[in-house]
Amino acid sequence: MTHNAAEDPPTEPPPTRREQILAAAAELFARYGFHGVGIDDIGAAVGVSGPALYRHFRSKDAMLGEMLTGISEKLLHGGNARTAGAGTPEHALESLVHWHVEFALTNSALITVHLRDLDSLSEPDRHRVRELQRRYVEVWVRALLDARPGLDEPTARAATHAVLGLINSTPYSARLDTTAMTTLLHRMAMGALDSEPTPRH
Amino acid sequence: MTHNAAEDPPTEPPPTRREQILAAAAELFARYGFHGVGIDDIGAAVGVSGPALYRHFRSKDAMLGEMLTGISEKLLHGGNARTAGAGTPEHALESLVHWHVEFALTNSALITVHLRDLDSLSEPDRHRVRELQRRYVEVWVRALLDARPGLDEPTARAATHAVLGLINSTPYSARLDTTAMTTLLHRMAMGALDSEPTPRH
DNA sequence: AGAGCCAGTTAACGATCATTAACACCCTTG
DNA sequence: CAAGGGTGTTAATGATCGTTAACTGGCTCT
Repeated sequence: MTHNAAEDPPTEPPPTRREQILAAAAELFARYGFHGVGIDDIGAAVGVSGPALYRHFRSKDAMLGEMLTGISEKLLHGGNARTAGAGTPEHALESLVHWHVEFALTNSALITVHLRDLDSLSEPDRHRVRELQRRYVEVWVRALLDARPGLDEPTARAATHAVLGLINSTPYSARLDTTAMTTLLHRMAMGALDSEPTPRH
Repeated sequence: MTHNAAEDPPTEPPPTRREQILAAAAELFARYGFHGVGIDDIGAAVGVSGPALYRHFRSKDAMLGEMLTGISEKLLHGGNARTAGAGTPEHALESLVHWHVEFALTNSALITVHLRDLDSLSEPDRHRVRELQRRYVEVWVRALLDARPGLDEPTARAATHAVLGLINSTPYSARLDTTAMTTLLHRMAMGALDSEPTPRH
């Protein structure tokens, strides 16, 4: 084990080179799109130039793959954890909203890339990511059906996509300060979900 | 004047070649991204191959430019028309929501490209599009401030982006039939907007 | 001290791709 | 019928860019 400072909890080891590269690449991909960014640009962003990246990644596509499977897994696991620990269905839904809002505000570059460059993935990676996405949406749909009994499933699915779209809009938004933005998005998301009519019996 | 069928109103002349190309290119750009689509792909999609497109457009970037300035102008003019003709502020807001929902459902490919490939534009086109976008958001912000007096402007701006994000999520959504989707999105959008608290006096 | 891996470097290769050149064919218009 | 513009075609050009090759220096471990 390393001679870490004693006060650091074992989480947050110093960011490894791969992580630096992925973070820089995420920012660039978010701004210019996967195909709009060269390997040299990514290298320059971390202070090395060009093909040095191949010491850390098999290919440029592998970077995107790792980036998007990483974010998808984090989203899914976070969503599972939040709903598992919730008491009432209503509280589970609120937890999901809070989780996604927090995540989107903290990782807006990744959100952008995830929405934008999914189709630039290699086929196996794309299927993996889509499967994780599907399961994350499934968590939302189940929570929503629990909290709004009588809502039919296709509508719940469409409503989920809409709420995620609302929350994922943060990258395009001239940002308020983080806490104001958090409460605004939370309130709007819940308002959108509350607006669904109780079905015609 | 052409020998049109007498029953056709003068709107909707047969789609010109440029329009066919732009429509096909929009679909392809939406699916694969601007840089992910070749000039040959676009040609193949309209039944000609490759460089024939240069008889109709100065460059590939010019296609994207025309596509995005076109959609931005349509959005802005539609928004202006809807708010100008509305009686109450509340009705203006509903009109805007209805307009954008209808537009997004009818032109989901253009919405996708607009969100995704804005930064692939040439600089003059990009500025033009951003200016149009800015003005469209301005229409929303003014309508929102009118309908929700006491709301501060930065919050109104952020709320606008969030609602547009909600509505623009349709391309990612497994679609319900159009009328169900329309009412769902309309209701959720209004619910999100209603959720804002009356400011603490 | 020396062997060897880790992480860089620059230069070359090969593919892809937007754009242009050169040429062919209607379809009108005079 | 001749001329010409509008619309295609295929082949060549030139730039960009991901990837690999060949080579170098430092750190660690014995």
